[in-house]
Amino acid sequence: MPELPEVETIRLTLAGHVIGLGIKRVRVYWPPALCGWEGRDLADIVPGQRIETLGRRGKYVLVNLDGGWTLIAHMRMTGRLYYFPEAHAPEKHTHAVFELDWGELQFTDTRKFGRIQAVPTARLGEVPALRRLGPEPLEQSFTVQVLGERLRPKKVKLKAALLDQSVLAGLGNIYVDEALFVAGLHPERPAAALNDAELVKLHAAIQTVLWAGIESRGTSFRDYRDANGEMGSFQAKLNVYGRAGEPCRQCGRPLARLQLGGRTTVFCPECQG
DNA sequence: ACTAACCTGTAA
DNA sequence: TTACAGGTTAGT
Repeated sequence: MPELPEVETIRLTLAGHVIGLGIKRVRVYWPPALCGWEGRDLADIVPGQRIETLGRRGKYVLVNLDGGWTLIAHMRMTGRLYYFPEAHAPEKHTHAVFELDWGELQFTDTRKFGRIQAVPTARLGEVPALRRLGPEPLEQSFTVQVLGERLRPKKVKLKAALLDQSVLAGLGNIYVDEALFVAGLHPERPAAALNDAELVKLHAAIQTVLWAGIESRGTSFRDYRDANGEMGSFQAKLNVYGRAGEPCRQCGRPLARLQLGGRTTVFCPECQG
């Protein structure tokens, strides 16, 4: 579910509550959601450590602890990280509860795809999932030239390349479709074949769409909530995602749907050349 | 480059 | 009953 803007919003809303708090205990309701390190259980590793900072890499939330460990959380499709200022009865799909000095952090995930992993901070660089990630699209260092270099060697269609986290970190099905619409590019264009003017447009579109998503506190199309349980509002501003058959906001013609790499893709055949 | 797998819930 | 859902990985 959450893509970069949603994960960033989770990070920001969580930071307001948990920075500086110690973890007293972890209650586990569905053990596969938690991954330990070299045979040690996460629930045995983190108690006694204090939450120092919260970071993000692509769609991962990084919880930096002062005892030399970092928690890496990925929500996949339906994962949620909730903060409650007081003890709160776990819900049907709550898999772990982190009891803090004040309040608690709950990890809830209906579809059970999400995971939280404990890793020694000094060895974060060894985690395959993080190693694979491409550049952060909102950082200064992500230039038009970098985008071009990432796309040029790819033999897949533009949509597939942008969904690939090793090309760029953080885009998912919603924001790829939205960025392609804003850039006026057809999702089936070969990724390697964009000219300079098109790269400039795509680069700007990716950043515009991601910043707008963050500004709206994410897209709550269905399941997404921030750490306070609040919905985002970007769903009201979507141009194409979830709008197949509806009129294009730019030209009025009906939006088309396509199946690309197993993912539904919506675009405007008129505006996206 | 596609498909299945991992899961549950909801809508058609 | 079936199709589909914001993700990722492994195996064809």
